[in-house]
Amino acid sequence: MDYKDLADIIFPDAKPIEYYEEKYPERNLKEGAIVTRFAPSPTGFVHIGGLYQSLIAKKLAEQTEGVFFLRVEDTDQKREVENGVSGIVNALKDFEIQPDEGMISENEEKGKYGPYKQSLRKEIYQSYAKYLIEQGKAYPCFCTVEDGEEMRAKQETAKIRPGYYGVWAKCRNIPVIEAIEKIKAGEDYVIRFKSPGREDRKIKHHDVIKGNVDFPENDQDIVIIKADGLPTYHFAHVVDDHLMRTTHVIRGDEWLSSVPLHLQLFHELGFKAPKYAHIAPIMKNDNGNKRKLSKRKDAEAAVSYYDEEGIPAEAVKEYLLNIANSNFENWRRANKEKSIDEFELQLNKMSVSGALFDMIKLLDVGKTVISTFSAEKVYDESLKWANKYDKELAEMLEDKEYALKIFGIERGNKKPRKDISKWSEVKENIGYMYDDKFLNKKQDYPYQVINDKSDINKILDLYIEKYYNENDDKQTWFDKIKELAGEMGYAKEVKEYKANPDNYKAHVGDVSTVLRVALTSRTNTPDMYEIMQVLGKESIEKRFEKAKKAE
RNA sequence: GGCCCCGUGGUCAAGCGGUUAAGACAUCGCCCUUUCACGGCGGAGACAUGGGUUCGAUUCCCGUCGGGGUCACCA
Repeated sequence: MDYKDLADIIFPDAKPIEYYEEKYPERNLKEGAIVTRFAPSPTGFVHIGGLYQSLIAKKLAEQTEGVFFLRVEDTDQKREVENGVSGIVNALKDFEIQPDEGMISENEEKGKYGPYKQSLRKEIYQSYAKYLIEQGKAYPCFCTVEDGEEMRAKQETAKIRPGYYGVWAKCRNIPVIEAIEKIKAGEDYVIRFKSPGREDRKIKHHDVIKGNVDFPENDQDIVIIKADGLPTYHFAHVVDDHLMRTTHVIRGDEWLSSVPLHLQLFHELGFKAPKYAHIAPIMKNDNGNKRKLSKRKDAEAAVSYYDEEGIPAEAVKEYLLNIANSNFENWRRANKEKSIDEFELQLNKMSVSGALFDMIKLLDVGKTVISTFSAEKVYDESLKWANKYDKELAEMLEDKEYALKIFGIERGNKKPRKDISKWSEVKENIGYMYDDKFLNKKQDYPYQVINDKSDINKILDLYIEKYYNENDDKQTWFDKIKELAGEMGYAKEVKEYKANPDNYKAHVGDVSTVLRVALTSRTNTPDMYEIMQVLGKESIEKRFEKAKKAE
């Protein structure tokens, strides 16, 4: 009885690993092409950090003409969630970070290196586990979960390093014959890796992001195949990324400390290890402490949040790129028109430690991104958002022609207007432009300098009766307001007023403010000439009438 | 607690032995302007700390302090 017999009893039907090695050959890509992936668990929640990782992975693959694939890590059946895969696929689609290979819907995939869902790869893992057992590099362990807890408790009270290693690895030296008997007797077991490592030896690892990191060797006999026959993350990672011919493993830095284990696994399996790039997480300030963005505590941790808020995917991506490579901002300013696809991301420029998430900065990016959109695109995007989250806005947008006029105000100038940072602001932003809403609701009229009601009413009347002409160009239009100001005893020029404040009641700017407030009930608006053009004379008259009647 | 990583303005961050220590967001002031936004100009604001090494340390080494990660039949 030897290891071979043991292996055969445990995995009688497993194919030899040569079968898989042939089935998934080296990829034929150009020199330097990066093959990388996003490998989430389908927990029903897509974290912004996951999106961040995929963005980086996707860009790298694209830049090097490599491959970016999506692999679903569903080996923990307890955490399985209905439609978890679709959630991930759709999120990537929303952000245009589509994989070249891998899952493309809940149950469909594309690419030659699949299946891309780990639960479907059970027999592959078993083949490799069998291979290790045959070589005496893995063994069945009959310790129960309770045994494990007990061991851990002892180690804790003795204040020694916890884990299944050295003298604590009770099943490591069970003779083959005995192990076979136990299995035949129907005892439950898991498969553990027989680690050749020694804790007192160091290994050197060069991480593409973190740089040189030294670790003690791994000496833990970790579980590679669980009692349910599925692999643990560590084993699945090594087998999959070998078979899928991954060149770069880009993942969260919570994995950094398992690098010694992974490297050892690659080595014992006879595989070439990929390069690792461990990304620092996106953090949040919590009462002076930094912590990862939390699924439970922070709404902004969920990718869905940005959709709900109406923050454009482009803005989120640009912000994320900003965190990834801080030179992105300079590039963006120098290349305002270019697509972010043209920006060359560099892994070695990524920060080693986690950045605090900055919503204000994100919104600023959003503002800039939206300012570059055409009125048409602003319309389409806000309508799309409104249909999903704001019925009232959707109704307002029904008159597309009118909405387009509003969104067109000061848009497309060399210095475009930047007043929308997310779609959820649109309603507030354009609401006053709708007569049915504006006229039928009580409005406040926060007139500023000019406060005398009779003067105000006179300005409004005079303006309509004597000065306003829809066909005036902007210069003429403003000249007329100056005329009006003059007629009413206000300075025609602000400078003139400032020079001789005693000669006038106020100045043309204050008169403009009266018109603006009467028109919109706001002191701050985009260009009033354009607003009047959009509103039209009839609406202007009605609004003035309403203002005159207001208290 | 063991192991690993990190510590430049409020935030994101350049710089990596000699710099007036970039830039962006935020903030303040001014200018532009009929308002706001945009834009322009300017201000305030930082090398955690103590020892070394060095002619010279933000940059190199050690300690301290602070922060983060990790120690599962979860990923």
